[in-house]
Amino acid sequence: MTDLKTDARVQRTRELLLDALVHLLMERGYEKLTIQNLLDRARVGRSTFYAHFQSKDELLACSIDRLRIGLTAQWRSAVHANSDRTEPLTFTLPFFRHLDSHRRIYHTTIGREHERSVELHMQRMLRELVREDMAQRRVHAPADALDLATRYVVGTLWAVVMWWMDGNKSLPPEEVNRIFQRMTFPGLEAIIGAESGCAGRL
Amino acid sequence: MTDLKTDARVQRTRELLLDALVHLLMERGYEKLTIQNLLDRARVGRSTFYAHFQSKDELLACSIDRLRIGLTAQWRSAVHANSDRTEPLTFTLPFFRHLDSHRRIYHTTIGREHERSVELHMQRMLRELVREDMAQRRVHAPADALDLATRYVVGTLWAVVMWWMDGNKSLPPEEVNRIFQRMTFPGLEAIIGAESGCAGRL
Amino acid sequence: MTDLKTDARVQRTRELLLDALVHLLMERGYEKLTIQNLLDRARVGRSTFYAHFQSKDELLACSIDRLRIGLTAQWRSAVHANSDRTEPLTFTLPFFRHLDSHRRIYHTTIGREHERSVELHMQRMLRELVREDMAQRRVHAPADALDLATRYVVGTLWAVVMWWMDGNKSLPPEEVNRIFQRMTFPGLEAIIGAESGCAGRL
Amino acid sequence: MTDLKTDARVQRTRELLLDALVHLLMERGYEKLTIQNLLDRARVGRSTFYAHFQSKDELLACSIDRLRIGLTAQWRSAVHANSDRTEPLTFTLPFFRHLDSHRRIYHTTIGREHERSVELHMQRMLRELVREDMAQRRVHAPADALDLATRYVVGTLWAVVMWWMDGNKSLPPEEVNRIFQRMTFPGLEAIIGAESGCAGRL
DNA sequence: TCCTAAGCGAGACGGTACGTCTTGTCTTCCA
DNA sequence: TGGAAGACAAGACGTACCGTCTCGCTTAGGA
Repeated sequence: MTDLKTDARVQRTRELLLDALVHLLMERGYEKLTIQNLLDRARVGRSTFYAHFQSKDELLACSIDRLRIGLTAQWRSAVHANSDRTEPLTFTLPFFRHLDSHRRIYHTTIGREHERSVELHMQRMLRELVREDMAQRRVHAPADALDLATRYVVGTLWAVVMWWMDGNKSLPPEEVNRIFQRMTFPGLEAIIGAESGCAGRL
Repeated sequence: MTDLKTDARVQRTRELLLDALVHLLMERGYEKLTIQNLLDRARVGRSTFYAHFQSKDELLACSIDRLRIGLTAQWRSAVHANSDRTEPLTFTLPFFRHLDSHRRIYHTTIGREHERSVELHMQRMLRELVREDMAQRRVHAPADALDLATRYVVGTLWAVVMWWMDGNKSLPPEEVNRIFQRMTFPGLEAIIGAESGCAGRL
Repeated sequence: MTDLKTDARVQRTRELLLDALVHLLMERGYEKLTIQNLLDRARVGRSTFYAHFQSKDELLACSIDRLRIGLTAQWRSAVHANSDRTEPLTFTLPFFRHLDSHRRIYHTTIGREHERSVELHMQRMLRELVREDMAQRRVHAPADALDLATRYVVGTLWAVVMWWMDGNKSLPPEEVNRIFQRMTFPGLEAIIGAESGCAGRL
Repeated sequence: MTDLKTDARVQRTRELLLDALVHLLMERGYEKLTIQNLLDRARVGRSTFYAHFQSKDELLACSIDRLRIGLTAQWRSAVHANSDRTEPLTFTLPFFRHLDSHRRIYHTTIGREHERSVELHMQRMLRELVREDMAQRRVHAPADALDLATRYVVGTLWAVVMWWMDGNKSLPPEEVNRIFQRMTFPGLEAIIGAESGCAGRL
């Protein structure tokens, strides 16, 4: 991959491809998605694609990174508006809302048998968000405990997501978020004692 | 696929392929594994493979099903020996022990970037075990709550597994099991109120 | 390329591809010919092609080798029938006849600007035939002189072919062969003194 | 392609490209030569190349045309100096001399398996020179005979070139020229009766 | 002197063919 | 007669060039 300059054309091509990805995710899911499909949809040449992205996977990663940026922005403003800055995992509500308003995409890419990549990338993103959240709230605990806590939160969050998305349950995001928090916080406290201050008693 | 008799040869061929799978999982992981690799290793013809299994994936499913049967057996005997039959999730200790004694396999197939299939099948298996456990302990709760609880337990369990396997942590299975239980039970109670009897107050 | 057994199917596939080549040579010439075109015409899979031939070029080489075998057969029987076994270059008449009866092919592949491969392979074949002819007639001369003589004959022969094929001249093969011999023999004698016995006075 | 003015820069760019061609012919041969290679070597932009030449092939043609002009000049002066203006094919000696002093180039571009383009263009050039020679010496013969004679001379000449260049034979150009003439003239006479005046008895 | 148009480099782009790879089917042979 | 061997069609992949194109920069010649 040559290092493309930040040309206007370059940005445009990237957008075309990212848009094409989103549409095709809905239509065919990720794994069945051919690079040729992307090219046809985005009206872009094969070599152009590989000049921008090393693989289909990198394109997906890029797409999910945008989501992460968006969520982070919403999260920041939410924290800002809120007087109580200590509430943990503020990003989950925007996240549930995002899922709710993009059900069409996630219906073809999450929880499906041969559709693992989207899950993979989303979980990676969630892990980052959790880590960031803990860092911001200055949670003090051994690295090991923090690591476990992070995995625990993402595991729980994902369990809720799968449950929510499965069978088209029509709960509102706020309600789901409440459920998530009620089931997650006690375990989280058991790991890092986030709220009680007695960190790290595994 | 012709319906194979339960011939001695038939069993032998299946064993050859399952063994080949296990060895190759260690060497190359699952996704990079070619059917041709399996054929070469098991010294079996291509059509023979397809006579026994529809796909690489079915072979893996079959292999993991064997594990499930083994775990269930250990679990049953453990419950039998134990007077207190109400303790939940008894199968997790045998499960952690299994992981501990097969680290070589799981190091190439779990938590790795492009290795999701083994995870996927193991999680499916774990989900079944959890459901079975709840059924045996006659946990009463709405189907919805049970479903969420199941996913929650597996999500948590998997978080612990990833954490344990990552970085070659040398904790003994018993200790890991204790950690798992301490962090899981409160949240579980929040969902189905397993221990307190007030089930299903989401 | 896997080493294909001499299966009946294998032979059939080779025939299909060789036939497809001949037809497409007429339609599109060699250089413009895509491997995909061959596959479509022969109704053969891509990997199958590469299992049999390393490249388009090897397929052509194979095709021309068949021609060589055919010419050699005719040539042998001609020499056999003929009492005068010392006449040189007996294979040229069958060669001119072959060209005459396959004008359609050679019109798109010989003397054309961007069509060099067929020429290349035919000249290589002719070089072999000339060498064989000299060996059979036990022409004695230094290796160097023999080499020059061979190149001279092929160069001359090819000049005649180009001249004959160019502009659809309708001379019969026998006449062309006579012209070729009349212009070639003196120079040939100058090189190796074929007829006069005083070989090699360059 | 815009019609470039005869600017100083324009000439310079053409020179750069022609020089790059010659160097790269020695290093990589013609067919393996990429346009990108030329651009890199000549330090010229892609679009600039296409502003000057339609293709790699046209660049080669241009390069060989320069050679033709050079040979023609030498040839003219040779004929001028020589009292006997009727000697045929006076240009061959300068030609052989040129080859001798540029062996490095021709070693990678002549007689090589997949290197036909240089041969092709040189033969076209030689054909022109032969035609010119005949025209100047006012050889009278039917167009058809002249055409055949031309092809014959070039074919023969090329056979000698290949033989000479092959295996690094160290004969001096003058000697090679003599060999060429001795083997070519009889056949030539057979076609157009150049020396005997009885032209065109095919 | 300034201005303006052409030559030019850089390189993004669409397009096409390539040779490789893997899958699942199908045929043939052999024990 | 059923399993082994392996040829096969299908088709996606990532790579390599090509010829076109759109940018700005520079540079020489006319105003």
